[in-house]
Amino acid sequence: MSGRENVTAKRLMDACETLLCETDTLEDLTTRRIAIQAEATPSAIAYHFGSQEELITAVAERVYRRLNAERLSLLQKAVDRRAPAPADLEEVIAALVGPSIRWATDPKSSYPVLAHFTSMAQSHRDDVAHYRRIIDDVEHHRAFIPHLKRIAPWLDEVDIGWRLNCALGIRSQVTRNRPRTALLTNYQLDLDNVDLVIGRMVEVIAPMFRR
Amino acid sequence: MSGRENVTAKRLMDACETLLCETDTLEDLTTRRIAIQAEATPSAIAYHFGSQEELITAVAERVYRRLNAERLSLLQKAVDRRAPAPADLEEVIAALVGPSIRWATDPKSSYPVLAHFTSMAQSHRDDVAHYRRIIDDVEHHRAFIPHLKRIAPWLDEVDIGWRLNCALGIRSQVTRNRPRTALLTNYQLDLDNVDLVIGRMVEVIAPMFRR
DNA sequence: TGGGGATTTCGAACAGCATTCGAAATCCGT
DNA sequence: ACGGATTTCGAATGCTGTTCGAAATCCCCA
Repeated sequence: MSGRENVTAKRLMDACETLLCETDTLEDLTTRRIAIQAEATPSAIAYHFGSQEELITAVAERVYRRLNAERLSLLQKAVDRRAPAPADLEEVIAALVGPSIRWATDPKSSYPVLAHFTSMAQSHRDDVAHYRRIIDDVEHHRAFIPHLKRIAPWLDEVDIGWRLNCALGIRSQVTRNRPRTALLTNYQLDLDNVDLVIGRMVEVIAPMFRR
Repeated sequence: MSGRENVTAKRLMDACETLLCETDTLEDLTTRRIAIQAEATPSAIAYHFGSQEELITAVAERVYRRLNAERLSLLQKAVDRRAPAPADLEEVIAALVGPSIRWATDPKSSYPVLAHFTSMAQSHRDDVAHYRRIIDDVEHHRAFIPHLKRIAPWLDEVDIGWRLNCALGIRSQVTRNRPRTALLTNYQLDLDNVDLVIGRMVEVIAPMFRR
C-alpha cells in the first residue's frame, strides 16, 4: 500500500492538484471527482493513500517542497552575495516572503493547494501529528534564523524567532486575505504588482530587526 | 423563516456555540448533534436558519460582536485618556490585539467559534458575499485608522491601512498558529502569559508607526 | 512460453451526512 | 372555542468517504 511510484497513484495526485487549483471550495473536491479526473475509481485513492485526506496531504507536501526549494535558494543567493559578511537584511526578508507572494499572485501556480491544505488542517486537527509535519514544518524557516542573527546580533534567539514568526503572519495575511488587505488599503495598492507588495512588506518587517 | 427571537432558534445557537467550543474538528459538528444538544431536530436548523452553515455564521456573528465591542471599548479608553492629544501608540496597539490574545488564551472563552468560522469561510468561499460581511468586517478595524493617523501624521492613509493589516496578520499568527509560534521561539516564551505576549506584539508593531 | 503469487483495479455495499417536504402539532388572536 | 399562521417533526433523497471481496493485471521464475 501507499506506493507513490505507481502510475495511477501519480495520476491521482496530479488530478487532485489540478482540482485543488480549479475549485474554489474544498467540499466540491470529492473522491469521485478526483477519480474521474484521473481516470480511476474512488477505491484507488483508498488503496494508494489510505484516505482522501492523506492524498491531499501528499499533494500539499509535494507543492510545499517546491515552494521551500525556491525560498531556500533565494536565501542562499542572498547569503552568498555578501559572504563572508552578513547578508543584506532586505534581501533576506524578500527571500522569506517573496516566493509566497509570487505564487499567490500567479494564477498558474499551485498556490491554492497550500491555501486549501492549511485551512483543511485547521478544520481537522484531530490527527495533529500528521499535519504538523508539514504545516509546522518550520525547519526550513529555521534556516533563516542564523542569518538574521548575524544581521541583528543584539537580538537573542527568542527575539529572532518571534520576529520571524511575526513576519510569517504578515505574509499569510497578505497572501490569504487579499480582500481584507485591499479594503484596508482603500484599493489604492496594486496587489498584483509583486515587487511593489514585496517592497511594502520589507518596509514593514525590516525595522523589526533594526536597532 | 429565520426568526432569531424564537426559543428553539436561540437554543440551537447556544448548542452550536457550545459544540463549536468543545469539538476540535469541524466535521464532528453535525446537524444531528447540534439538534440533540438543543433538544430539537435537524429540520429545525433548516427551518430557522436555512442551513447548518448559516447557523454557524449566525453564531460566529454573535461572538464576533462581543469581541468587537471589547476591542472598541479599549480603543475608546485609550483615546479618552489622552484627549485631546493623540492617544498613546502602544495603548492603541494593545487595544487592537489584546482582546483576541486574551480570548485565544482563555479556555472558557468562545474564541474557538471564530477560529472554526474563519477556517470554514476559507474552505467554502463560494457564497463569498455572505462570509465577507463578517470576516472582512473591517469597519471596526477602520475605527483605528484615524487615531493611528493622528499618532503618525507623516504616514498617508494607505500606509496606515497597510500597517494595520500587517498588525492583524501578526495577531492571527499568534492566536491561530500557537504551535508554530512556540516552536520558532524555542518554547522559551510563556504563551499563556497574556500581558507578556501583548507586550511582545506591541514591541514589534509599534516601530511600524514610528519614524 | 506458460504458470502462479503478488500487486493493483474495480464495483457493489454501507453508514453517515445535509437538506427537502408534506403532514402533524402547536400557538395565538379573535 | 374556533381557525389561520407558525413551528415541529419524521421519512425520504441524493450525496459523501470508506470498506471489502472478487476480478483483473502484472511480473518473476521455471
